[in-house]
Amino acid sequence: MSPAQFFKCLSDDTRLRCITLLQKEGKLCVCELTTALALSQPKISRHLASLRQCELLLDSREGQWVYYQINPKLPDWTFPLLNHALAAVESTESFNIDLQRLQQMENRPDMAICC
Amino acid sequence: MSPAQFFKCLSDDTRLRCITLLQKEGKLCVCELTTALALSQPKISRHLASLRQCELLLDSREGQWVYYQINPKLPDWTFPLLNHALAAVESTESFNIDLQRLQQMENRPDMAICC
DNA sequence: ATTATATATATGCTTATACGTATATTATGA
DNA sequence: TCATAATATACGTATAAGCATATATATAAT
Repeated sequence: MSPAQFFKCLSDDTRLRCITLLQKEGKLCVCELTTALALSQPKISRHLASLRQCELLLDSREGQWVYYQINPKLPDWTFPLLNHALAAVESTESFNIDLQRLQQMENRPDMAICC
Repeated sequence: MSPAQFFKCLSDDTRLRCITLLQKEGKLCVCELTTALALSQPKISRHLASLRQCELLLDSREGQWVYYQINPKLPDWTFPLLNHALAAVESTESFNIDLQRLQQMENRPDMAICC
């Protein structure tokens, strides 16, 4: 992945919100991202697919759910950029609303497993 | 400027090459960038105009020449990102070729002034 | 004044993005 | 096996990006 391609991944608001949420939370399934961002499932899914195709994200199916996470095998130069991207976004109101919707989500799949 | 808009500025190869060269060299005129990147003048000029419009770059005319530089009044969160973007790009061959073309350029306007 | 150089913009075109809606796929559970 | 939930993809469309070529503008030099 070239630097320009990497920045293109971050250049769309929906993708940036997914990436920074995943950066903060580690691993989230599509329905959690859909709830957190309050957007349509196909819209989220299409953006996740594009991030998966360029290998910025990894997906893993667990039963019904498909979890996404930042690919830990990205080139070294990407990680400081991802960290500063998160820092830049964390102070925005939009990001904190997304986080709040995620925390208030009912029937989160991980919850179902642990309870 | 929002984080996503900022990343969009960096998401095109031509723009990223201009931005990182300016980050390294401080101030360059359009003809220096055109030579360094070995691209057409209108192509460079249009990308610079878009970066000027979103206030990532500042321009200043000095006689015949128009100089561009990174806007020093960008939001704080942008600077570490710009620094890591430069670090990511500095190791690429393409960037070093651009630098080399710049250094080997004849009749650079700054040269004309100092000699 | 005229010419040359540097830069910016306009025009027409092609391609890429992003979206909503509908539908397909996969897994689970009754 | 049938219904349901989660996810992915297809299709049509609207808009934005990016490009090459041509041309306009601004400054400088003769």
